Amino acid sequence: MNPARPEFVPDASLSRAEMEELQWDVASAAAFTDDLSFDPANVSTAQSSLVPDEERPLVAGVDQAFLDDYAVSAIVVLRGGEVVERVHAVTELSIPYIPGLLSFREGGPIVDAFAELDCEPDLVLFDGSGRIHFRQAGLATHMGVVLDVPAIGVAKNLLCGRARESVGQRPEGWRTPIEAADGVKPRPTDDASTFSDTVVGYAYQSRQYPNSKQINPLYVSPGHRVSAETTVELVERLGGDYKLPEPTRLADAYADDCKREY
DNA sequence: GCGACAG
DNA sequence: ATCTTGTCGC
Repeated sequence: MNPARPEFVPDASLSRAEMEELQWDVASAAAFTDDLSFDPANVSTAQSSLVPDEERPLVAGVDQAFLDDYAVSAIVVLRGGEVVERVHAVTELSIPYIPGLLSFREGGPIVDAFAELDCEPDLVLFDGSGRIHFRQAGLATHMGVVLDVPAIGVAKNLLCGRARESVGQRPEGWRTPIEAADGVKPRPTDDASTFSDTVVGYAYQSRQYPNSKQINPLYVSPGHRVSAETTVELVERLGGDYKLPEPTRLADAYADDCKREY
């Protein structure tokens, strides 16, 4: 699978100001409304289903592991609970991690991995933010727009924005909206006067153990071609026995495996 | 100027 | 993200 929008492929040689400028263009090209090829109700990680295969979407999880100046980017594609394709790429890194510019560090390597992928996923989960980003152009948004594929951002920490309710001691399945507040800036096309109330994602308590240490929620947000509400629904449906959704967890494990083998 | 900040 | 054993709890 190759970029549908080559002009937006993250270029690590740009200046910081140019990177931020490109992010505004990416954000303007992004759609934070549902434009999916499948019915979210047909999504699950169950091995068997009454739903015919043609109606069960291919869902990809993307994650990376690092070794010195190299990134190992892994992609695992699932149909229900079955792995249908798995690829990885090793790429030399060129820029350090800078909050807000993560996609310029990790985006190139991720595009390299997608070039190895034969199938075309109907949905891709990325490890990081989507619309929950200063310029509404987090990793999931940037990659979603570049590949023009429905994309979701799954982060373990909140980059910016504000949870409507406090996020401690919550039961499994609980969620609360993340509002733009004063951290997520409006695009030129957004209504600046009401934008701070915009729901740019959700905090979602995917797991909780009764008598054990408190588990932090996930922070999920639309990357491209999916709404905030559908984003949480999909992450919920893709959940398994662990904190991270299955596609992401499997990509995480696969990236680690590839790293050990160099 | 100060604080905050995905992976 | 990464460096890393044992250990507390179900």
